[in-house]
Amino acid sequence: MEVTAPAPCRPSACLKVSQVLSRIGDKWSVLVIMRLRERSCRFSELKREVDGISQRMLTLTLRNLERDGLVSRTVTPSIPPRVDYELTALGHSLAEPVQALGAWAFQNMAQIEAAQAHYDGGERRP
Amino acid sequence: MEVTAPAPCRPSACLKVSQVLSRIGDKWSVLVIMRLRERSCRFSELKREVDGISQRMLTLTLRNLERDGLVSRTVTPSIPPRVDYELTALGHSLAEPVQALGAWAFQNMAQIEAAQAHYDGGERRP
DNA sequence: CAGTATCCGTACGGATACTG
DNA sequence: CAGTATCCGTACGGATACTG
Repeated sequence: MEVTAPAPCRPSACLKVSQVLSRIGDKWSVLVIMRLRERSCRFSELKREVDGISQRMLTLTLRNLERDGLVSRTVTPSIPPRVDYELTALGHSLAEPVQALGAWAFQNMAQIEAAQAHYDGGERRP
Repeated sequence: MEVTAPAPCRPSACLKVSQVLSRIGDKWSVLVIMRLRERSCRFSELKREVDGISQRMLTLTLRNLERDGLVSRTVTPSIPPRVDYELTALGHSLAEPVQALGAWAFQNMAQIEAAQAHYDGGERRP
């Protein structure tokens, strides 16, 4: 697999690309995607394992991901009800570049923190 | 260059990774980074070329990127003053995975829009 | 269990005016 | 030119209570 596609950035296309990226940018989507990457998951499992997410936000995040075709929702009508979420093929393909970005963040975390400390240390105004 | 680093996701690390990603997630950082990827740029050029950004937001975005060590700021004391921004090595290294994500977004834009249209079409409540 | 409905604070970001 | 300072609306997201 090549790292092709010079990613055109004509304003028109760029706008839509931005919209797609804003989904990645929201507070929880990436965490949910990364969690679902390992295996499909029930609602309550996600709630437990995606650290700090509220019920409301988990629902909203999953609905948006479902709407974008990144996650599929499977209801098993039982008592109590059971709902499983899993990444679609599209979702899995997104997980790859997201993962790359996560790896970058992890690898360069220390350097970023150092830069921040240095920046904050050069006190502009006491 | 290998695509190593399985990106650990222990809660502790994940939190910091999330913080780094939230910078990517904000409304303008990615656009500015992509613009600076081509070549360094003056403040006013960025304002003109990053479509729709306000003066205030451009300043804030650049300050944050500078603080993270992703962008460097060079002042030329002349009249009128001249300030150039360019990606640091760290900034360039970030641009790669960001670019990959952008390419993904571009390639799958149509599929996402189709999924949205389908989702919205299955009207749950009229 | 897997949600929905309300309420409510705050952070984000735009518009505008001013400045070294 | 390259900013800073203010003001101000809205969207995001948390807490809480309720439900099929």
